Amino acid sequence: MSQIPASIAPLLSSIAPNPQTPSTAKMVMNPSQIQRNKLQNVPAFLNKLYNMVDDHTTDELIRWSDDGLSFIVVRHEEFAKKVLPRFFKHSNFSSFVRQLNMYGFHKVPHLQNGVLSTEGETERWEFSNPHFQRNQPDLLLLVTRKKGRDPEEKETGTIDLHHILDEIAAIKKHQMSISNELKNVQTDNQVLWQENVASRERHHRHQETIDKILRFLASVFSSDKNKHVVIPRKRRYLLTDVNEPTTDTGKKREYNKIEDVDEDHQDQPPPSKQARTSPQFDISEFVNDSLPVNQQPATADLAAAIALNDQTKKATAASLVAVPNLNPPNTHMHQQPTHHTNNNTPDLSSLLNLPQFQGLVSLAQTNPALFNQLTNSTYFDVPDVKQEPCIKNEQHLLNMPPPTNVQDLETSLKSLANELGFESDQGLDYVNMDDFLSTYTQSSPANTTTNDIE
Amino acid sequence: MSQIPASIAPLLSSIAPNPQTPSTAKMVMNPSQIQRNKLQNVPAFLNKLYNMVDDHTTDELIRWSDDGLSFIVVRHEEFAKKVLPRFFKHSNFSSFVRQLNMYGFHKVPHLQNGVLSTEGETERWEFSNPHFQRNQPDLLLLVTRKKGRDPEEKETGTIDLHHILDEIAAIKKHQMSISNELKNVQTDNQVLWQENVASRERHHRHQETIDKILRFLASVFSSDKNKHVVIPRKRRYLLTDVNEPTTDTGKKREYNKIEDVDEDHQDQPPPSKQARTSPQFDISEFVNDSLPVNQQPATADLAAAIALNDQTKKATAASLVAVPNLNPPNTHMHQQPTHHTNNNTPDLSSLLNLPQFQGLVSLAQTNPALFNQLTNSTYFDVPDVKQEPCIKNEQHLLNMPPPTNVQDLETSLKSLANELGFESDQGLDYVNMDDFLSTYTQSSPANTTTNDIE
Amino acid sequence: MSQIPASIAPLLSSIAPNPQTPSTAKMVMNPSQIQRNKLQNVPAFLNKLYNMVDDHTTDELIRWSDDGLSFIVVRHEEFAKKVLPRFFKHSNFSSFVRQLNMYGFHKVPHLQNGVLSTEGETERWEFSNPHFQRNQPDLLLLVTRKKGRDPEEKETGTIDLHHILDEIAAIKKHQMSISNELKNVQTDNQVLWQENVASRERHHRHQETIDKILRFLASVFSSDKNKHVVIPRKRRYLLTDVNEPTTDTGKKREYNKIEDVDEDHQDQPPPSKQARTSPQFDISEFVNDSLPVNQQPATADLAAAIALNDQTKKATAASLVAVPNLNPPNTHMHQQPTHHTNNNTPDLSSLLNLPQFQGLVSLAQTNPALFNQLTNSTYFDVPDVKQEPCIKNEQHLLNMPPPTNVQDLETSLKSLANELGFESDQGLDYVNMDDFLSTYTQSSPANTTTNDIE
DNA sequence: CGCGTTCTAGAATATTCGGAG
DNA sequence: ACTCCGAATATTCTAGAACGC
Repeated sequence: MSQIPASIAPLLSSIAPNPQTPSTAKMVMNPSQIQRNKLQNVPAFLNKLYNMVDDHTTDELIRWSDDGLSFIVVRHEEFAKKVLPRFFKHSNFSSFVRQLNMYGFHKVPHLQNGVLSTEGETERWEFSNPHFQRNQPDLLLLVTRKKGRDPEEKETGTIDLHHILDEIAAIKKHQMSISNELKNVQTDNQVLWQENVASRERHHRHQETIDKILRFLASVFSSDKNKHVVIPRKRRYLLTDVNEPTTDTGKKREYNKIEDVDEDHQDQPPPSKQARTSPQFDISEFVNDSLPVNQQPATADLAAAIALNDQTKKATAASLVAVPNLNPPNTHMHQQPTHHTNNNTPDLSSLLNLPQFQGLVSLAQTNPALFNQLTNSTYFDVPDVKQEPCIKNEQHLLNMPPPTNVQDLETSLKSLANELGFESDQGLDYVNMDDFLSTYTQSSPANTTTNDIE
Repeated sequence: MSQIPASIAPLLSSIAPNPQTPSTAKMVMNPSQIQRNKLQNVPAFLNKLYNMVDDHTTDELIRWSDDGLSFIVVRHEEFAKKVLPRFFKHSNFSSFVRQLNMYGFHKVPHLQNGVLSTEGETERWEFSNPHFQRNQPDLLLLVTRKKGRDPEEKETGTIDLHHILDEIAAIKKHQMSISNELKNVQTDNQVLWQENVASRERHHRHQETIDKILRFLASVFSSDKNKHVVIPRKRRYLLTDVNEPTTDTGKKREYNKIEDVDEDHQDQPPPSKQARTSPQFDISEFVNDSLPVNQQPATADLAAAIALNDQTKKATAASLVAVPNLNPPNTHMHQQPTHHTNNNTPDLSSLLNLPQFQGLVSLAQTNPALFNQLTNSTYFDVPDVKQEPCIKNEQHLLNMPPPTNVQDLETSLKSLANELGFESDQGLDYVNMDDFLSTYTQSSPANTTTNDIE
Repeated sequence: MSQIPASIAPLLSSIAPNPQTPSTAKMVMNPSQIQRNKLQNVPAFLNKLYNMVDDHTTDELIRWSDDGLSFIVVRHEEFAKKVLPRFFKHSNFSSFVRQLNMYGFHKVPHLQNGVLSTEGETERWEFSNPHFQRNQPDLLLLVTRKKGRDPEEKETGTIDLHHILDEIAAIKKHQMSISNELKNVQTDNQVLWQENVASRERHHRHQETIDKILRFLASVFSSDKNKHVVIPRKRRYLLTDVNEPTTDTGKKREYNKIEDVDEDHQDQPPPSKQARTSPQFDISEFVNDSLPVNQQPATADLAAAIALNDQTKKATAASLVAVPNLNPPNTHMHQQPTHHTNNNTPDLSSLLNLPQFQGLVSLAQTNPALFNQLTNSTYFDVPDVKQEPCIKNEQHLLNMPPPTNVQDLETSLKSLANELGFESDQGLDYVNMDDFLSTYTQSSPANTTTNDIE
């Protein structure tokens, strides 16, 4: 949530290591010391003004504005009587203002300036000078006192014409510059948009990968003896039978509510070990995208996670490579000034067609090096991968032989738990496991399918 | 006393019948009443000034001089604040003086004028006008306001006028176009900023999720019997002792290489269970302080990871959904064109008013559909979820019952390893496990430090 | 550390809670904030008018038209009494209209204009100015006040000259405004680039971490006794070792050297058990090509994942700190050689010198607490860490001793399963587990919809 | 000459009143 | 009758000018 660009942090750290000292230093400063702060070749007024504003002891009457680009005088009468004579040989606020104007300071108008019911804001006088800034006393050298105006009062005639033409030329030049800059910024912005979309997709894939990992882990560690990797629903029957036959009915009811698709199996007894190797463990069932997870054993989850992960990398690289192929519609560049056509229509559904991405094309064309740099797989492992391996591998998975002997699994699960560091007394918090599972199942459906549970 | 011409006498009589009340009368005076006191063909200022000076209730601040040829203002600040607004639309002494000068009044210099620190006398301002005298309001007709001087506007070149006008028109058109484009870019940029914030949060949550997964895995796979959360190195001793006393030597050598800190323990036999729970191996020692891993069983980690993961999706979607609700503060629009320009209000306190957010407002206003589309959770699973389940579930975890029997864990670890793919003959790389754990625990605390659990 | 512009953070924090109260932001605006909304070099009237129209709290009396091209005043008397004095020194609607006309506003005639006694419509006053538009305050620079006409109607020359000069002045103002806005956008863009680079790195590290997790999980869980989806090489060798103690030396060498080069040639391939690792199930086939999984034992994978994860967090923090060193891709803008040197040197290396960050300096000075709060590493755990532990730990891993005996693993698997919370007698809520799984799998794909596997 | 202080004026905008079209 | 403008005054901010140092 930090809002400060990283680039500034070091700077700032060096700026204000101890923010309190400047004020204290000034507090004890006597007039001679004040003079020591005087810059060479700077009019006394500016020096005095700077010190006066900078003096924290008089912040009640005169102080820097929050941004340090101007200073504020409140209760100018009191300021004139109490502060001014400490620096100048008068106590007239108007004289002070005259000097300010003489040095190019301007009063910062307030919105409440002309209000009828002038409350306390009329007390507030704010002046600014582009070169009068907090912590930048060196800029005072750029503040110059106004000289007498130019005595040559030529006739406004033809001279003005030339001046006008010059001004127009300068304006045109400036406008071209701005236009070019704007174009560049637009290009940058479009690339940034592209990046944002890619980042979202990357995040999404990561999200899914993590999901699958977690689902896999949940399946693995919540399964019972016979299904160590993952046991879809047979397991529960087994356990139900073994442990709590009484709750079986209740559970079944739940099943009815939750898993509408599996009613047929509900009343069936656990299919025994044979069922474990039943085709429901066939990865071919769940590799399909649309396949419900019930038919997705944990191993399938893991396999899918791997596949997805792999695919993610490909897609990540591919998305970047594919960017230049985007053909964003033309960019409504010159809007008519008077009409309001400027609202860009960045339709997300057709995000690829967004004008924001137009710049990528031009970028790839005008600056291929940069484009490559941007899209290059500097940050990604797999700059160029083929799709075949993935498919082929999925085929492998599909052809995976069903799990074999599962008998001793049941008998050895416990010992493994021991060995894995789940103390028998403390043990793995399998209860936690339960809770966590229920937690997960409670929260997860909360997102989309709340009614499913209720 | 009565030099007042008969023509105005009735007028004046109605002005100040009771010398004390005029001020109050004026305070409650409505515009129509004021108008009645106005002399015909006399500027309002002179009327007001005359009445103001003549008003005895304000003699403390403004009054006639002793000779009635001038008037005196004492404590001009108080006068400005209390008296001026009762007659004029302002309370600025300088504006009052400007009007005096405009009508030919001059300040009467004082002897103590140039004296420094003359306290009371600097408060005294005296103005005079030859036709502004006490009890002679008819003279006010002779007080005239100064007119602006006649500006001599010679003719100038009329030749290129048409051309200049054309150029100006073109420039204006171009400028409007640029301005609109700039606005679009600004809007885009603001959305990009939003995206950046969201992306950071997404990353952060992913980071935490992965952390928890890893911690869970570490806890599960590296712990020995007595330390279910994480037990670095005891376990290996166990295994070493039980299983392969022959390879013990070789292993010890390797330990020397790897774990330099633990050589002392190496040659020792497994310290038995008591030693296993010795605090030096307690994960709390090397896990970051802020990480109460002891209080976080492995399953809790996994559960938390799942919960966090779930929450991540919620938050991700929520953040995006919430975007349109943003109310960007007003856009302090115009930067100063001529001077000061580049300092774009870097004031952090008013950062909310940055123009960067202007575009979001306009975007939301001008094209709400697009805005929603942009901010909609196209890429995120859970557009709308509640937070309660997660918290509640974590509570479940905290209340989870203590672990139970752990006896045969030691004997069954190996078999589980087998089933999990670590053949008994091959063996799980529990030594690796240990190292990895130490690695993780050493490095992890450095990273996550405080915010890990938060 | 975070680079999120300060402008957003408070916004974000205040966003979600009450999304409906956009107007409240202005309601709570304090005078200083109001003042900030004022545009420089724009007549006070235009500023006030814009803010007045834009103020949603007074939409009942004055507001923008639907298209934002004009503004509407209803119940002008009430408006004059209640709204006008908040901005001007009067409460006369006619004075307000006079100013509008002075600035080129025109009343928009209504259809019911000529109708008699149309009650409601006479209350409705609508004014428009081509350069007075909603959300385009910069256009106010083009709104010029009418000058007093030159009484001497000489040839059109002089008149036009004045007009031309005025127009040029307005154009220059507008140009400066646009230029400044552009500068701000460019600065933002640069920071966004920074963010993008950082985001890419973050994603990349997450990618690798997930890769390693998956590889580890694949190694551990995908093999059953006889079918190893993946058998990291060490483990195989171990098995070899167990079976063939003679190869002990070879193993040690390998460990010492680390498996980079891989040794597949080095020593004898695992003789007998090699069959178990049937190539078709070798995860190395479908795991990404570029990932030499064979050379990365599962435990090493996990360890590396952890290390990488740890490193990720460091790098994430570091990358942000290192931001100023980044060389943003873009910039490549056309600098104008002759003038306009203000075109920001978009070089990020000099980002610190940008005037935009000037305020941060003052912030750090004036309000260090706030600054720290803003810059604090809310999102990153490890602001400052050393790299050594990670590297050192990896060294540990490389040198880690070979695994030891794995005999009883098989026999203890069951018990571990028990301990893992899958006690048959304890009755883990396997039903929940199943439900949760099905729920999860059912709901999860629903969210991600099609992109889930693709 | 340049700077500081004081008093006054210029210039632009703001407000009011009245009237032209 | 409605809209807009001219003109005078009012208010604000800035500059000129005189004088002393």
